[in-house]
Amino acid sequence: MREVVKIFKALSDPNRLRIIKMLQIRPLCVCEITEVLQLATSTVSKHLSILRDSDLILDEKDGKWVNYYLNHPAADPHVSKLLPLLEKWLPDDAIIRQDAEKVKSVDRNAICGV
Amino acid sequence: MREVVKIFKALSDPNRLRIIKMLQIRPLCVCEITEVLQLATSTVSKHLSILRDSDLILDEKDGKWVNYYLNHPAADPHVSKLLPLLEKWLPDDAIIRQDAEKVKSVDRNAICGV
DNA sequence: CTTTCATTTCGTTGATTAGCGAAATATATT
DNA sequence: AATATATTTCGCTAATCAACGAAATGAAAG
Repeated sequence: MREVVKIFKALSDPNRLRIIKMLQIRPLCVCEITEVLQLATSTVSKHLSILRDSDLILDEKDGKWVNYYLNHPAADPHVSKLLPLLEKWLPDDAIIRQDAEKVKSVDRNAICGV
Repeated sequence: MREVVKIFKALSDPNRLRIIKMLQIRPLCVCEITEVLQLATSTVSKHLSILRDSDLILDEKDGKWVNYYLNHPAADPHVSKLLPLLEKWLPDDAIIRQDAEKVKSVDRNAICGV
């Protein structure tokens, strides 16, 4: 039960939901997510840590960056059911739409210097 | 988005999850849930209020008692997807199983005096 | 009408959590 | 090897939340 509670807890913060919706579009690094959410880098890192510890996302080193992406298909049976649901949810939410637009153009090379 | 966050928040407490699982068996009143969970009545009432405000459950006056039951089928599209999922989850969890046994025999007439 | 009773609401407390800046870390770059 | 960089971790603060007992509420029972 602790695992299920953990997953729901991870999903019960608006910014973490936004991150999930952003990662549905493409994998992103911390600085890109930071740019879109307009939070401190440390805050974003903490949120990502919570999502990773709930098995909702995975990370992968990519040169200077760490890419985060959805854990789909997931080994965890609960995550494997929730992520497809979340894919269909909130398509018309204004904030989610704005984030999506930004995700299309946000560029780690521009943010972090050439 | 606020609504989705609200639902996940409602589901992110172990006792509230237990309540949901109990209500999958049959409708229950506050004193019956209180008996099973071994919490203060005020705490149970508060939990039920959170679940009702998230559209996960409904209430109905029944003589001296207020019955609470799952909001299924739900008008809310998110709840209508999550409740069937939760029906299948945690079938082997020890605490959930113990609660289920107690739900079978808990009796409001015995708890609240004849 | 009065008393009883199940539930809800309120106020308090200690625990948890989201946000931030600073410090530390792990590498990539020079 | 030294420097730069993206990220993570740490420490702190203010806000939020679960638990409880007390008080209030809305009927049901007598």
